[in-house]
Amino acid sequence: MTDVIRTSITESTQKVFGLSTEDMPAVDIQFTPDITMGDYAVPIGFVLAKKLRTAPDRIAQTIAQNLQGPFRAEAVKGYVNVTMDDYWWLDRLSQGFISYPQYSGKVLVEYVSANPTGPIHIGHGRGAVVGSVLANLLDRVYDFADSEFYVNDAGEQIRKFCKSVEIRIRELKGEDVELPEDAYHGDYIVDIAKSILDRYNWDTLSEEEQWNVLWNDAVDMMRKWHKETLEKLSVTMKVWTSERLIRQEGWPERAIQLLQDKGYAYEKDGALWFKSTLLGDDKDRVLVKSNGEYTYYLVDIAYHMEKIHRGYNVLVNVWGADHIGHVPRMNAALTALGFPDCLTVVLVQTVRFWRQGVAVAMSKRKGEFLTLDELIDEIGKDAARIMFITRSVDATIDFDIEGAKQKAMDNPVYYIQYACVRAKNILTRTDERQFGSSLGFDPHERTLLRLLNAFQERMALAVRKLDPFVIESYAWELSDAFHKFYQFDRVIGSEYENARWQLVERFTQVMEELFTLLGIEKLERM
RNA sequence: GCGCCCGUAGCUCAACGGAUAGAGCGUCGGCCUCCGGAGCCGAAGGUUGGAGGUUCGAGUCCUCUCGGGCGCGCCA
Repeated sequence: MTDVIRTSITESTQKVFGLSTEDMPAVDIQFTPDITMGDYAVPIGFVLAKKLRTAPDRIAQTIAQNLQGPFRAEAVKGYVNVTMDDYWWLDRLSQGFISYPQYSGKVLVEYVSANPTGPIHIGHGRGAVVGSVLANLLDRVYDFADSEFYVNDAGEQIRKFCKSVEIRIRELKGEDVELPEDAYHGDYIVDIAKSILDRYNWDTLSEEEQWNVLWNDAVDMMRKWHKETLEKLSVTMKVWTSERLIRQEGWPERAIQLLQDKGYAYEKDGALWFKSTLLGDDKDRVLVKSNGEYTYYLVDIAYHMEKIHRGYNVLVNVWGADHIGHVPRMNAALTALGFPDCLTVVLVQTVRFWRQGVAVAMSKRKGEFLTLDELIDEIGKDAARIMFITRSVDATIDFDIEGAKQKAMDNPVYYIQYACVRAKNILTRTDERQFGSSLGFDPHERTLLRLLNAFQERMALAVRKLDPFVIESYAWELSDAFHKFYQFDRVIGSEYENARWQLVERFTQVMEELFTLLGIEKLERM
């Protein structure tokens, strides 16, 4: 919301230097490094120096002298520094700051998508939080955005999982059976086995019926568990899509047909291949194995086809960085199917966990992991959520579990929430406030004002980078500015009470909006 | 060997190609008769892994190089 500066600079520059619209470079408006230098800085002199063959400081000076607008302008080196008039800020305050860039598109954010063969562990947590914040954000920016969990309830891992439950059932019934090395060893398998024995008269079931129970009930229990865990983390999925259904509804066959029709499929060595090298992949990929089974890749292509069929045209997938190799393949497939550029994969780097300097092994088979449930129980939902997004998705997180528990109070979430609590406290205490007439914003107030005023462009940046970290750091910066304002500027009883009260109110509104995006609680007291 | 991510303060990490590279944690020293001290102020701490290049300007872009992570199946 700095269009007034951009317009003014553009007009003035064109007039003074006789530049046409095409000759006019993009006007970049940034924060001054120090608020005492002004609210905004425009490095226009540097940009035009070559074209005009004039020194940057001369250009900036000339432009600054000829600027017209609700601000004071001053040239420093090649910069034009701009300080907005107090009444302009007051006007911005009365309008409010929450507005989003608007794009057209129906968005589906797919994330977590853990196999229903074990509990959700903290490694999944990062993707869960990143995905949910992105869905919240994109829902405000696009036509709408839905969250989806893809349940891999078909395939080899599930078969192994069911087998593991079955062995535990037999064990519970007194049989002397041994759990194979490659089976799932976690205690939860025993719990599921017990629960199934509670519900069914196991021995009276035929072998086929038994397998159906495992295949349906055991998997369903895992899915419910996943849902509960995610909801404890304020992660709500709108859609749970079953891989089995994708297969049953014939999507893989449709995908094969389409790829064949478009000339992207060929047979070799008894298998059906996708000519993905035509579309940027480094080698061709198998769609149907020589034994007739579909590859996971084919089913995934089919799944994405089905997403598009449901009407989504902006697909966002949040994947762990270990799936990097899958990205070019997926893009190649969607391009082949006629939907280029519709998928964006957000790669979330790994979270490595340490306990007293030793890396914590995360093995699902052996049942060794810290579950997300345990983490949430230990440090709380809000602290857990923030933990995963105080780093950009590109950065690996090194996370000391013991340290995090001990120093839970150092979590930035409390800094943010505390700022909001302080602000609300002022608002609730000033029911019969005086409407003072004094006007004039000091550096602490201006720092807060220009940050609030950056709401829309910060959200645009978050969308561009598809990174919740942008939102979290914005919330942190706002809180930082607020704490400093709070420390130095008294609101209640001040001669500036009216303007300051509005500032506090707008701050609270923006923060609550950010809390909603981030999925953390708005507190009245702490 | 190839592809992607990362390398910045003691540690964990920021910084749309812009001014004096910033926070948190840790260390040291200050601030409540005053809207909540879960806060604020200050000090110490840096050759942005290294070498070239691009340009008015490089932590950021390009090339090379060193170090760490992940991935390179008719697995999922």
